[in-house]
Amino acid sequence: MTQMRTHTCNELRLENAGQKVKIVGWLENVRVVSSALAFAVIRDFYGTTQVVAETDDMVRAFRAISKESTVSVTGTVRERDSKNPKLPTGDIEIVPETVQVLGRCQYNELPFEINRSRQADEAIRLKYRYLDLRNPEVKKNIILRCNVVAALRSAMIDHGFLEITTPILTASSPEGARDYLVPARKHPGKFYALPQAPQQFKQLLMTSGFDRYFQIAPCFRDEDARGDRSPGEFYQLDMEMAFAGQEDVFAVIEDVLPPVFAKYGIYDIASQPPFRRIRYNDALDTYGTDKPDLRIDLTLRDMTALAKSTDFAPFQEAAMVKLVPCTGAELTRKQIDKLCDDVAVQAGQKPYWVRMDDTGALVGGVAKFFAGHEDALKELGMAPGSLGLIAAGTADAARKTAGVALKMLGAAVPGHMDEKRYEFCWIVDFPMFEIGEESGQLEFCHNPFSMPNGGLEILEKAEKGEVDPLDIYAYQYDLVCNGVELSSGAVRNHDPEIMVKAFEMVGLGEADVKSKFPAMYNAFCYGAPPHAGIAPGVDRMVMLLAGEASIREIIPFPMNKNAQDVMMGAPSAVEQKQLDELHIAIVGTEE
RNA sequence: GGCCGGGUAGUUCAGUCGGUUAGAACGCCGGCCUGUCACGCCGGAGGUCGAGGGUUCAAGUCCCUUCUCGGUCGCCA
Repeated sequence: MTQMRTHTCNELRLENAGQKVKIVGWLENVRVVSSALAFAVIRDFYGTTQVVAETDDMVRAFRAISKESTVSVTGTVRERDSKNPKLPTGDIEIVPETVQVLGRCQYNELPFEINRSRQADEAIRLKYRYLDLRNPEVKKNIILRCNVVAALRSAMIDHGFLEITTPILTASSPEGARDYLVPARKHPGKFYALPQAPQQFKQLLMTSGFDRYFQIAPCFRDEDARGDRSPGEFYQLDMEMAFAGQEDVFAVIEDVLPPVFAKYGIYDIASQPPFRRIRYNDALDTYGTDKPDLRIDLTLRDMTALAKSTDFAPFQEAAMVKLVPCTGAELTRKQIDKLCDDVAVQAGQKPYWVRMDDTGALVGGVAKFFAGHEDALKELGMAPGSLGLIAAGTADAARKTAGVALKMLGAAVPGHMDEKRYEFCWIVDFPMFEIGEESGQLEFCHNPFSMPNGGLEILEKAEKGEVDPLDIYAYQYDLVCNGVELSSGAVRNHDPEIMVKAFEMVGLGEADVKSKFPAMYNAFCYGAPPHAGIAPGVDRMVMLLAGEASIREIIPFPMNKNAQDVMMGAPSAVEQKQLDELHIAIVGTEE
């Protein structure tokens, strides 16, 4: 038998009984029953197979091998006396003739138990990620990721898209996030930047006449991490279509994503097209967020007028007061306080609360300020036996706090969340401009690549003062699923004249357009097609499909919160010679 | 950068009001066990209580500083 193996560890069945076989894998466990009987479990990528040692010598041989060593076992397949219906290979076992160590595990004690690694401290898991990934439960998410990427790629190709790779070493671009910079050895003092997204390249491809482009694109942004945001790098299903608008992009995404979600997700049900569309401003008013979780059936109610008629000072000072009425919230006083505290952690301010008891009387919290207003509250959705959380403040603060309250009530109170499904929606009609918090000046609300709804004409009207710039909307859209922002996209501004006009609105001009997007501006001057695109985040998609709360569970080799790879030791100091070549001098270091 | 929570055996954790020799489970080592499959039973080893300082007769426990991990907000079009 010269092959490395004849079967994998998930292959042998009852019909293989009697065959001489060779398997290889990691020695997962040895259960010693007596000096002349032991059961060894061999694990490979595909599964596990039991080997039974029935002689003193063979038991000794297996006991001498440290667990997690790789071994090769030759022997004969035999039907088990006592079968294990929980295992695919549970009907058989291998009676070994030889066992050979291929790669010895030198340690008796591992940093964690392989099959329980998910319970171990994350820092240790990441340091020993190669061991963590031996755990089938951990490995499973990486396999899912591969399958999802393959399915997305295949669906995009079926829709006529070409996968085109774009440069990783490129120029710093004004996408909004902090760039990762790479010093240019041949050009002292100058730097490449890693792309925050292939945004400009894909638009240039459109200008070159490629009709449909996509890429499973690595993107790099030097911003702080979150549970659903890995520091440094992530992947997008980046796509762009020429001679196309918003509806064309929606149609492709609505065709590509639901089958992938239905097939690979932990939930069987995914929204069918067309996905619900919610205007950005409506989303904020109704859900208090631009990424609503439509599985929750609660909505915000505006109670500003009613609240201002009470004697409660904070309400009178507030620009906006929002109510989240929730029936069936049979929470204790303590639970309500806890809920409000949790809201405060995420929203930055604590909501007020009021309860309507079964008789329709208001009790608890700020109830006394609403005495006599029972009917008005009922009209806003309060019913006997319901809890209302109230957020007051600036419009932004009230909506945000109420939005967080809505999400938490939906999760905490039974009956308000149909959890086991994927609910997609499009957030559309984003404002083009906003008043910057720091500057107090008009700024781009999202990015300057988007086409204003109304084109050149509306910008000119705004210039003349006939239209409030804040009432100009962009063909800009987000794809949201279960409260997770999956993607941003837009109909691009392909007209240099409109680009310049848009820049003039925010106090910039042609010179700025040319200096910020030189290639794109020049290219558009040679005849550009109207085009639109989007870029769903692959990592977040896989997270949703796997049902994981941490993005690190679906990345093969994730960095920690502080953007360090503790396994590889990145980032690290480098040789002085390397720095010299790059014309870099270090002026300050970490302690 | 702000706020919140954590750091005790290889791992996950408990540790009461500050009080005797810091415990449990799993893992590891040794022994017993002829059908285990989370094998079982008996025994054993294993601790800078993240680090430094302070209060105290006495600190894992209280105070200060600091490092570190996670969550969250800022940030991320």
